[in-house]
Amino acid sequence: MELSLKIKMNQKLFLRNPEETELGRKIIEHSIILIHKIGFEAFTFKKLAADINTTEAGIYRYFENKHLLLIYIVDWYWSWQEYRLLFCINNIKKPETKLRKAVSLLSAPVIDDLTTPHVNENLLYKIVMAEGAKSYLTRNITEYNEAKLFKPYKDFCGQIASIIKECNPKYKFPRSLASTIIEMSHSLGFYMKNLPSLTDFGNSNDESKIVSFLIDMVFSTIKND
Amino acid sequence: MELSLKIKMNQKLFLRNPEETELGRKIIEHSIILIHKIGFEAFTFKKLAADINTTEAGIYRYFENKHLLLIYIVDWYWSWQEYRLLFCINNIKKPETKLRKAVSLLSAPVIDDLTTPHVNENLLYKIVMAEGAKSYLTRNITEYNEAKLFKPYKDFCGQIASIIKECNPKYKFPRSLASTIIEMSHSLGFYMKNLPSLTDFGNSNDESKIVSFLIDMVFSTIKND
DNA sequence: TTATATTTAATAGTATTACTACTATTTAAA
DNA sequence: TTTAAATAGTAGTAATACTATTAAATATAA
Repeated sequence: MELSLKIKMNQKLFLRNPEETELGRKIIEHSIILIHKIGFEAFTFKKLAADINTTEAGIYRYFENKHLLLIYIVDWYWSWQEYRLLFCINNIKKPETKLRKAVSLLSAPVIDDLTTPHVNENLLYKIVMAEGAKSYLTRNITEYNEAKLFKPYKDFCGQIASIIKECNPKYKFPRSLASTIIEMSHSLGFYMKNLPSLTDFGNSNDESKIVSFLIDMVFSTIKND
Repeated sequence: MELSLKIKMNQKLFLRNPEETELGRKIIEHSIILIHKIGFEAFTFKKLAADINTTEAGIYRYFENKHLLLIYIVDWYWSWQEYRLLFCINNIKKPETKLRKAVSLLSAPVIDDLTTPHVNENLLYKIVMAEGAKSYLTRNITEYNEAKLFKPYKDFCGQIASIIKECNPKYKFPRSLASTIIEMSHSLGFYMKNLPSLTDFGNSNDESKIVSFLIDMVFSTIKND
């Protein structure tokens, strides 16, 4: 069986849909590789153009600027994670089991999903960890939010929140707790590698410890009523 | 009684100590005002120079680049918060009370501290909320970390962690829980204003709800053993 | 088929940014 | 008073983030 997964993206992210042309798909593929390699600050359309044998102006025909390209790939990531989440908790009855799986999914390093040929999810996961916050830490947040550019992240958060509610319908802060889990699963992964004294894990690179911490915190919090 | 508070900053943050000259203090004062006004991306030394009637090169004599200036003011903020924390929990015996006070201190919007004439803490608090993560989300993180540029944040985290340990010496993840409190007190404040559906507070601008959420989470977590 | 739109892409710009090197001036010491 | 040290200002440069213009390719209509 050969599958190919396609995620429908918000039209306002791009000028021309990158999924629809060979050049567009190359832009996505190589922007992930290049941002991972040199970081978002040093990343320019000129360097990307050189990598894929086109011109700077060629890329500007697809994306208005590099920040919107970042939001595009981060949005793609959260949409993909939501799909993964729904897939992996399907048919599971116990909400506690669902929540456990969700936390593991978020904290474990991701391996490349072969049903998406031009997206390397492993690199994308690292980009979201190291640069993801920059997608919403911008002066344009209100405008972008009104254009629904952060919907994939919010939807993912909503999924986790609804599982929390299933576990304990009386718990008062399901959305805040959901954002906490999502945010910290990535932040603690980043800290563990770069600022280990902000965690209790050394630089062990052992993500299962993040899972233990978060699971313990979440279940203590929602049980305590 | 007239006090003046002075925080000793890491020498590696600057080329010339901005605390020591009138121009230096103006750079700090107006960079806070300008970053708050136009955001860190649009902020340039040229614009800052125009605001304080000096030249671009004049500012480059104090700071190597704008990113190090951001780290400077963010470091200053965390040092100041640690001082505030120690001041406000002094003479308190019960670790639970200390922890409660710490969470409130972090989540409540800050008012200008008059013992620091050239720093507007209210604006600085908003900058740290909206741009703070950019100080460590950089390719230079390893180099900067080795130069101890993130020490104030780590120290603050260490203080919270030690209070958590006082509350429950057996709790396994005091540092991770401390970073979670610090990170989320700021993130949830930012979300509440800009992406309210990631919280349970609407855009009520009522920080006491963040305190309720965090206090409940923290005490559930450390009690549950 | 030919003429004419229309789309697509490459070239060559510009304003701004992020610096740096050099020159001039002031201040302090010998 | 001369000289050196510190400080500040001027004028650059390379790179960035775009944009406007022109050229080529393709599709459509007469």
